[in-house]
Amino acid sequence: MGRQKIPLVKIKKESHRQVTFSKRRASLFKKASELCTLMCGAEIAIIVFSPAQKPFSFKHTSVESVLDRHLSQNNLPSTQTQQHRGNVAPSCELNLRLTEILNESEEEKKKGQAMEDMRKVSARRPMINWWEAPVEEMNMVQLQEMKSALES
Amino acid sequence: MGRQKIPLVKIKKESHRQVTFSKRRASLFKKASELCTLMCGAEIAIIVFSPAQKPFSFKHTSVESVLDRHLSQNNLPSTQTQQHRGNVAPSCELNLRLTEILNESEEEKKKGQAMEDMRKVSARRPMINWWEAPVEEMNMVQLQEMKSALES
DNA sequence: ACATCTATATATAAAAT
DNA sequence: TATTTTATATATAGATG
Repeated sequence: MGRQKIPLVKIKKESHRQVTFSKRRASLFKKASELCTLMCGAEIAIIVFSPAQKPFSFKHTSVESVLDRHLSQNNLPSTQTQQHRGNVAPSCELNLRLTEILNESEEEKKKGQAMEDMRKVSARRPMINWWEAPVEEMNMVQLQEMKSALES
Repeated sequence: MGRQKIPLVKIKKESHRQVTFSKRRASLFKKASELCTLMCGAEIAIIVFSPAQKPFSFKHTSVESVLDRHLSQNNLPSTQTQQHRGNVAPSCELNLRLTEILNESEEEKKKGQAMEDMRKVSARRPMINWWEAPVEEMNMVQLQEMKSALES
């Protein structure tokens, strides 16, 4: 692409990688935007976590995420791109919903590994605790208590 | 683009629109896949609802998501990236699912705030007993794993 | 860290299959 | 409806400011 074709492997040079990420993320969102407009009726949601764990999201023509807005309001390092600066966030609820849905997706995809993760963790700390009990043997009340405790 | 430039408005011709949608959706997913590979560490999730309400999703992980299983009849797993297509989208079930997710709005708001806080703190120490660590010191991945494990 | 420029690589609209 | 072809439109890697 461009001046030279690059192999589809990880870009090792840090600065180079950052530049490429920013450019391509913008293009990806643009493509999504075009697809929404062209198709009119297509719904697209995208969430991207950069290598540095910075969140970016797309919902139709918006390129702002609620997380990005949080970041810009809290004097965090000014390493954010232009699309984050000075955003007033008119569609707070919309972005929240986007984040929810995609977070849910992320969570769901890991459910298959969840049990294994639990066992790994408990193996490091062999004590008699509820998280060591097989989930299959827990009732709904216990599961809900577990969830509440963790989220607290 | 291509033989002729087309205006960024809704394509009225049904057949034409369908073709364009399929082509561009494939391209969008390809771009996302490249970004994942090139950046190595970037996490991307995309959800697309076609004009006919058919769901398509992209994720860079190899694990199939429960959400996709809800939405689709057929799944085509691959090693690195995944593209799912739902043959039949039971809108009733879909709406129930979305409602279920949206009901967690308050919860997600808190999580969004928590993630912002977490971003401030890098994972300075190995997480052995994650359930004892302050939420403020957990990063995004750790938080998601926590919640996933719980919900699973 | 960005924005711009430019040569090349891709994407893609329309047509053909 | 999907795939392939092909001429043109975009995307973008690398250089530069």
